[in-house]
Amino acid sequence: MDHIFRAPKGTRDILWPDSARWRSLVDVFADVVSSAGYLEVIPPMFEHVEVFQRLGEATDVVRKEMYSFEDRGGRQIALRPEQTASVVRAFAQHRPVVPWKAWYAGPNFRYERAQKGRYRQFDQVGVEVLGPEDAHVDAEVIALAWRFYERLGLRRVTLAVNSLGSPGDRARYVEALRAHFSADLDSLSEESRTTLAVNPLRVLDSSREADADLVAAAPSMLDHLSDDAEAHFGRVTDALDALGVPFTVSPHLVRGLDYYVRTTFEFVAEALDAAQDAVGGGGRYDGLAEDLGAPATPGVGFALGVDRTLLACDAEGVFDAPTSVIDVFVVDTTGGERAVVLTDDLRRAGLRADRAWDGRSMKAQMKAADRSGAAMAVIVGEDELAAGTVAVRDLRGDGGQETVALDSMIDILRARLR
RNA sequence: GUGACCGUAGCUCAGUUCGGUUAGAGCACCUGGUUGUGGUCCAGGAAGUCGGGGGUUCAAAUCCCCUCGGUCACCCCA
Repeated sequence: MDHIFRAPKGTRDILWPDSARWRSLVDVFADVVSSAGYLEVIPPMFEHVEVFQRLGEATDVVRKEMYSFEDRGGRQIALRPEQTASVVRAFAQHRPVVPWKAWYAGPNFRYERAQKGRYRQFDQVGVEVLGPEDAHVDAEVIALAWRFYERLGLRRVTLAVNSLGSPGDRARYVEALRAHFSADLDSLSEESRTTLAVNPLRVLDSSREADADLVAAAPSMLDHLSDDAEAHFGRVTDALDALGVPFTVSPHLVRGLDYYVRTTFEFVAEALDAAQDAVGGGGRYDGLAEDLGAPATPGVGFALGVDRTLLACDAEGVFDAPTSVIDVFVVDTTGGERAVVLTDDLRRAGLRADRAWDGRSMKAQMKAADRSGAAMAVIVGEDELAAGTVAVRDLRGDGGQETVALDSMIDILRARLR
């Protein structure tokens, strides 16, 4: 071999047991949201590029992180950088009856420099609710994410919530921010001065030392809320209190996608020592459906990062991967044909069974049996073949073994595996 | 896109400072000790373009340049 191919930059292979843990995380999520009546939606992984441009021309996701290309039919296509736009596009296309409560799981793609917790292909699980404007939907959505983290066993996740107000409030607040930062432009970092010109809200996100004082002194969004927006936000926080979901109000919480209005929220894993510690986030996007061609329909939802959530589980030492993948290992020293039939019999009886290949020695097959994690071995040698029996051996403990008739093999294994 | 650090068996790493036989170890893997029995132990084996290319030199894993990749951080976000 003169050349080894590698997974492309920013992507990686998820091998067992990580893959098993990954799958079971998605299973837990599906269980949590199904309990609340959410139905799965599986949108395509790419869309017409215009769908994602609705995320906001000023966002980095659209400006420099999109995997876009022209297909052979001359269509401008982009791999999805997130799924909310796809799901809302699907809503606009199919017009399901509202309230439409959907959940999803799958990969997204952003062209970025990879680092811990940030990859070019990254998976998210999430929900979207289209239709109701009720603040209690915001609370339900937030609480579902919270219960999901609880089910995983995570204890050190914190929830920050904020309101960006109605679109009009948001515009007035942006002006107030622009005035605040412009007044003291010299003490702002160079990067933030650039950000200020493009999107003043995002300056609040700066983690640079130089900006700390000015950001701390910035006006609060909460002082710029209309009465309606303030009432909506109050109903959200009251409901979270009633649910016993702890949160902090973070007036400077801004999120990177321009479609958010009113409620926004973010989950941070305190246990993660990485820079990328936001494990999930979401908010309300009342204008998005209309932008994508549907009648004006309010929406709210969240996306949780699968990769980062699992990193957080590592950091907290919770949600361990399963260990054993099979129950019974078949050892056959008579040529292997008995093993062909026996593994099939075992599998049809509902037992997980595997075997060794290539006619290896009994010792090698027993090593393989041990390594497989199987609790029991079924052994066939010339004697058993002639007698129509098998040896059933306990691979745990002291390895007791008995010779049994073929007819009773399944029953005995079931009893031993219990 | 910017910066820092790092690339030696499948994995974790010695060796690089100060160039010098055939590049080592542990784990994992294979075979045997045990021609019908795993785990522990013992013996042996296989496994490396020293990330790649170029340069300096009698001689390069080691020095220089370029490049690719990885990690982390900035940015941004899940």
